[in-house]
Amino acid sequence: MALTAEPQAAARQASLRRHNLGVVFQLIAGSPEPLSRAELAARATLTRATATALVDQLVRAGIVEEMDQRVSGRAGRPAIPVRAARGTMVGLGLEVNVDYLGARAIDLAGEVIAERIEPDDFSGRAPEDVLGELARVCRTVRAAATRRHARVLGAALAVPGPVDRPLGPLRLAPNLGWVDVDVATPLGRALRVPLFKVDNEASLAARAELAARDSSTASALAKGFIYVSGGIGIGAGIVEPGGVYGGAHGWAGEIGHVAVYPNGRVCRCGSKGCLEQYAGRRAIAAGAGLGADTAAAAIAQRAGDGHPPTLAALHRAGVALGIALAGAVNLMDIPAVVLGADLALLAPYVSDDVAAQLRQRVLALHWSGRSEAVLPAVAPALPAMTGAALIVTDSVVSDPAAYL
Amino acid sequence: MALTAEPQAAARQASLRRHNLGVVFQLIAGSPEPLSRAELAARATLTRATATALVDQLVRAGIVEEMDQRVSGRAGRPAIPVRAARGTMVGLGLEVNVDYLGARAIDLAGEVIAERIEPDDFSGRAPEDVLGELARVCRTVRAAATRRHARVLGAALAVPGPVDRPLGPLRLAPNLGWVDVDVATPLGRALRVPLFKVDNEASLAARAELAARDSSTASALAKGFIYVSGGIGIGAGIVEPGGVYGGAHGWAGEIGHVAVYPNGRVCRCGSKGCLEQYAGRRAIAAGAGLGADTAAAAIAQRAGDGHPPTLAALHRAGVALGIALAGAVNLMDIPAVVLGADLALLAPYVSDDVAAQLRQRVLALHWSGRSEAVLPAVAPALPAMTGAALIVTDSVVSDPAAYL
DNA sequence: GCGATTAGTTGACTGGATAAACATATTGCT
DNA sequence: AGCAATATGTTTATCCAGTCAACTAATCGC
Repeated sequence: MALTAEPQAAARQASLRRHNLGVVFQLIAGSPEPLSRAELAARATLTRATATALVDQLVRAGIVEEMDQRVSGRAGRPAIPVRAARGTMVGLGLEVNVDYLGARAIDLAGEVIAERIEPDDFSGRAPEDVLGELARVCRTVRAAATRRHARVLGAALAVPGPVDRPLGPLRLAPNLGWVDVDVATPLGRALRVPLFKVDNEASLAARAELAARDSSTASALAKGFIYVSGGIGIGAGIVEPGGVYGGAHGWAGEIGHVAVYPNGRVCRCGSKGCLEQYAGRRAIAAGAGLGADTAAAAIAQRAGDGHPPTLAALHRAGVALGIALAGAVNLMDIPAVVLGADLALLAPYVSDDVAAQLRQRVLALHWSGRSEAVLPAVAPALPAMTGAALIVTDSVVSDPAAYL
Repeated sequence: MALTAEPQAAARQASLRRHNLGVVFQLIAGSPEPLSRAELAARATLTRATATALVDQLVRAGIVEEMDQRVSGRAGRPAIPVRAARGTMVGLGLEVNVDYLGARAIDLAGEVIAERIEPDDFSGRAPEDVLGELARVCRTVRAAATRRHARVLGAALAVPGPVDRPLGPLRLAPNLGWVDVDVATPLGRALRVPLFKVDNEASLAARAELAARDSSTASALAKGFIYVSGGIGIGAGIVEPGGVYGGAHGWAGEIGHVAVYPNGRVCRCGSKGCLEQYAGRRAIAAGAGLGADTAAAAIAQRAGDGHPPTLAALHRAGVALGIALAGAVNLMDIPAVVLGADLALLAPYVSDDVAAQLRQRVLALHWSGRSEAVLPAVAPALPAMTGAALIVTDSVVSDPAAYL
C-alpha cells in the first residue's frame, strides 16, 4: 500500500519545542512589522506563557531581538515588539554566471550587509580559475560581514544550469561551456562554512522574487507562479505555496529546452525547436538584425523606437514563450507567470503574445473567460544571489533550534 | 521575507500523540508482512513502551489487529505480529467515465471488499442522470460492504477532466460533454458519507499504480514518475515521493492539451496541435484507417499483425507522446514514465519512439548517456477506482487519530 | 487617582515520551 | 529436565513542554 512518503520520523517532546520555535520564528520573520509575545501567542494559537518561553529562547540565542516599546495609543500595558535580529547572522549568496560572479551577505531580516560583484566574461574559462576567483570575492564579503559582527551561517551558490540538489555536481552549463563540474568541493573547502548548498540560478531567482513580492506587491502570486529567467539561455523556477519545485534531482525548470516547434531550429543542446532558439536573447537579437551581443536594454530601446524587425522578433519570442508556458500550465496548473531577467525588460513587447497563447492553449483557462496573470519581475538586481542567500537564512527561519 | 508556507500550526502535546499514531500506522500499513511492537519501536526510533501504547490504542480502535504468534526460530519471547485490520473499514472509490461507471470498496489492507461496474455510453448524457445512476450503484456496493461488517470511511470520485480539489466543481469533461458540473453536492447528499473528495481520473490511477508497484515490482519508481492515462483523451498523474502533484487548483496533468505541433491539427478544445490529436485512441485509429470506435486491443492486434498504416499511426503517436513528455521531464525532472490505460496495451509499439524523443530532447539526459525508463502500467483494471478508494483509506493511514 | 485594559510572568497541573527494571516466553546447551 | 541466554512486552518513576489560572506590570481614560 504505502502511498505517502513513509520515512517520517517519530516525534518526541524535544521535537515539539523545535517545531514550535520554528513556527514562532517564521511568524516573526514573516511579519512586515514587529510583533509582541501576546500577538505571537494569538497567531500561533499558543498560550502567552509558551509564547514567552519560546521568544525568550530565541532572544537568548541572538536570533530575535527586542525593540524599544512603542506607544500603542490603546489602554493596557504596552507590548515589547520583537523582530528578527539585524546583522547578527548572515547567509552568503554566491553566483557564477556567464558575464559576472559575485557574493552577497544578507541577514535574517533580508537586509544586504555586504556584497561584491565582479563583471567579466567567463564563458569557456576553466572552472578551477573561476571558482578560485569566486572564493576570493567571497572571502572579502565575509570579512566585511564579520567586521560588522555578523556570524556567517552558510553559503549557497547559484549556477546557470541543471545541478544536483543540494551539493552538485553541476551537470551542464552550456553558456559557460562546463560539463559535470564539482562546484561544491573546491568552494566548500575554500570557505569552510557550516552549510553549503548549490542550486539553479532560476530557482533561486524565483525565491528572491517571492520574497520581494511578499513584502511589497500584494500576493497575486500567493498560490504559486513560474518565474522565467530569460537571458541567452532560459530557465524557470516553479514556486508553489510549499516552496520551489525541484523535481527528483533538482533539475526542474529547464523550460529553455522545451520543444516549441519540434522540427524547428537546431539548438546547441543537440535537439530541435527549443524555446531558447526563439526567445533567448541572442535569438531575438539575431531576428531583429542586431549583433549577437546586443544587451536586452538595447533591444528594448530599439523596440520602443518602433523598429519593425525588432518588434517582429519579439512577437515571435512572445508566441514561442506562450506555447512553452501553456504546456507548463497545462501540466502543472500554475496560476501566474513572472517574466524575469532580460525578459523583465522586454515584457512590454512580449507579455501580450504570451497571454494570448495561454488563453488559447490552456485547457482550464479556455472554458472560462479567465486569463492568466503575466507580470514582469520586481525583485532588485541579481535576484539569484539574493535567493541563494535566502535559502541559507531560511534554514534558520524554518528550524531555529538547529542554531542555538 | 517569509519564503516557506507559513500558516503552520503550533503543536501541542496532543499533536505529538497524533503524529506518532500516524507514523506507527504508516509503518504497519506500509509493511508487506506484519510487524511486532518491538520492531515498530525500532523502525520509528521510539521506545518499546511508547510503541506498545500507540499500538494498543490502534488495536482498541479496530484499525489494527493482532495476529496469532508466529514461530520465529530465534530465542526470546515470540513477537505478537500486528497488521492493518482487514475488512473493518473501507474506502469507496467511485468513477464516472465515458463508457462505464462504478464503485469499489477497499479496506485498509488494500483488499477489494466489494465492487460493481456498469458499462454504458454516457457521452452527452445529463449529469443528474448519470450521477443518480452512480449513487444507486454506490449504495449496492455500500450495502455489500456493511453486510460484511465494514464501516465506510468515505468516498472519492474519479472524473475524466480538470476538477477543483477536493470538492469540485468538475470544470470540463470534453468526452462526457460536461462543463462546470457540481458533482460533489448531489453525490454527497445521496451518500451521506463522513468524507467526500473528487479528483482527476489520471491522478488517481497514478496513485493506484504507485500502490501496485510498492508491493510487487521493486521501486524503479521510488523517486517519482509520470503516469500517462491514454484513452480518447490523454491525462497524466505526476507522482513524487511526497504524493501526487496537483498544482494550485488540482488541475495538473493535462498533458493531452500540451501543444506538440503548435500549428498542427485543430483540437476539440479550440487549440491547435494538442497531443490528443496524435496519440489519442481515436486519432490513432483514424491514422490507421480504422473506425473511430476501434478499441485499443483491436489496434494492438492490428499492429501485431504488422499492418503498415497502424504501425505508422502508432509511430506518429509515440513521437508526439515523446515530444510532450520530454517537455514535461525538462520542466519537472521526472525520472520515469509509465504508460497506462489504452497506452499500456500499445506500449510495445510506442515506447521506443517515446524513449528516443526523450533521449534527444531532455537536456539532463542528453549530456549523459543515460536514458529515461519508459514502462507499461502494472496496476489491475480500472485503476482510477482503486486510486479513489485509496485516497480515502489513506486519510486514515496518515492520520488515524481522526478515526478513534 | 482609580478602574479598565492589555502584556508579560509565575506556579500547579497534565499528557506523552523516556529510561530502567521487571515479567514473560521462547531457544539451546548441558 | 534445568538453566542460561535472548528477545518481547509491561510497569514505574521521571522529565519535558504545553495549558490554565492567578498574579504582577504598565499604560489609557475619566
